[in-house]
Amino acid sequence: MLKIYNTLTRNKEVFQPRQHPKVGMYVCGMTVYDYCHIGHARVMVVFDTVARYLRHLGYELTYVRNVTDIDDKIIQRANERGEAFTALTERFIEAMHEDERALSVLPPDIEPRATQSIPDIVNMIQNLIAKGYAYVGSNGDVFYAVGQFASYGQLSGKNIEDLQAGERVNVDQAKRDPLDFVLWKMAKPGEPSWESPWGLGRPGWHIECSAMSTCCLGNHFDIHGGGMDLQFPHHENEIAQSEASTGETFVNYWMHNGFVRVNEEKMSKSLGNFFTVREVLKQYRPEIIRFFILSSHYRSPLNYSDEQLNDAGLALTRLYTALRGVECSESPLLEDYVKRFEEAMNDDFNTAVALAVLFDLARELNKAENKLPYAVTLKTLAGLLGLLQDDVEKFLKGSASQQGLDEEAIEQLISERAAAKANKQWAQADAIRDQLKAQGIVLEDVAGGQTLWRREN
RNA sequence: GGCUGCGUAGCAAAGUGGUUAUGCAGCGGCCUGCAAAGCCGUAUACAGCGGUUCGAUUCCGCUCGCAGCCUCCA
Repeated sequence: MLKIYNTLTRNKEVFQPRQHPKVGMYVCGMTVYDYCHIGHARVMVVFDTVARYLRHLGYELTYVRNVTDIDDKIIQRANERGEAFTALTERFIEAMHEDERALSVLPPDIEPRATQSIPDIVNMIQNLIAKGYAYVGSNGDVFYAVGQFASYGQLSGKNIEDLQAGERVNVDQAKRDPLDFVLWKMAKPGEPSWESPWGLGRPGWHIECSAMSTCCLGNHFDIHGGGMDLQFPHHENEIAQSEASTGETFVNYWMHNGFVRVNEEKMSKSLGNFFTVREVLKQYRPEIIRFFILSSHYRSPLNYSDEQLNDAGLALTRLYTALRGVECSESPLLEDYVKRFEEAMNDDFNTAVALAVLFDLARELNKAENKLPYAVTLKTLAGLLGLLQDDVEKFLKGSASQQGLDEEAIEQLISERAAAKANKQWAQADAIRDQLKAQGIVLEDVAGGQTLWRREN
């Protein structure tokens, strides 16, 4: 029985889809004006894992993850570079898809873009104005009247009085209330714009997600996810917009993943302390990054450091090593392990415990006479996490840099060593082994006189 | 200031009102020409102070420390 921690109630709740077995899940995706960093990778990997597991449980999932391809920062960045904003966003959407594929993140079923959803956005704003939840401000922008929405603040646990007391943003004079937020922003000369009943302009950030999610999944759907920082105000505003517009409950389960940190500080674009996925991929293989992300619970903070990535690489190597030399043909799964794995995942997607089950399985596999059922179970369960699907030899012999000795040279040295060993010239054999070791190649003499090799990460 | 959440062994990370998490590193052993890998054994914990309890790392309170949101951010 799957339980999900629901930010709305601050409790783990038994997951019950609205229309079993169908499940709708919407995740707030990227604003595409730069490369994805490891924080973005965490969102992609976490919700990819959620999606995989929901499907494993037999749910018919529709997974929607949007792309924000118009906003102030995109316009600014495109201007700085003297290019059309669409050229900028196309480039970074492609880069995002590359990163996604590298991390074994399966694409969402629908990937709507804000700029392709303008009619839906305009409709929703019109609806909100008609119902008295929105108004045109003195500068022509359209605003949402937060005071009209009675349960505002429920998701983030805030109340309007506290928010006003803590107000420290420059108050936009065009608003009736400082908490009101923009739904439609009038274009300045030269800015990208779309037709609307209020004139040429562009959508505010929050409204696009309300429009795209309800269009793709219906007014009321099951799961909405995103990073912790979106809880307020973004998701709070989404609820206010959607529920005011449709008159229905918006979302049943809200999921928020924790941050990636660097030196105990949130990794973010504004702090500038981020590592992009493609930078990190120069040093670590993609599966190691995925393992690193899944090694802690999705709601916990995740500290980024070389030491942690190195550990992840060693741990993953242990799992691949266990599978080495086992032909994975058909075999029934070992139910005990499947059960333990599912219990872990059913507990709010506890991937850390699920991985511990894989290590227990690996130990038994290493001991077992008949390795097949263990190997098949290990590979199958790991597959639900998007792990251990690479060819074993390819993983063990590969590296991030693809530099160093080529395989032919390594094999050559191994045969020279074998000859030395055959003549009991141990010093010479060991010298060759040390030479390879110095270049990151580890040898393993196995039963039967064969020598296997692998690259250290 | 308001609101969240966290503080577990050398490092990382789960979890639990009484019994082995797990990975890496350490120590002892087995295996090996020696290694590597693997296996077996083993040490090091639950921020501090009170309270509830037969018993608390686990529940409650306080203190200290850290992070996040309250502003664009995954």
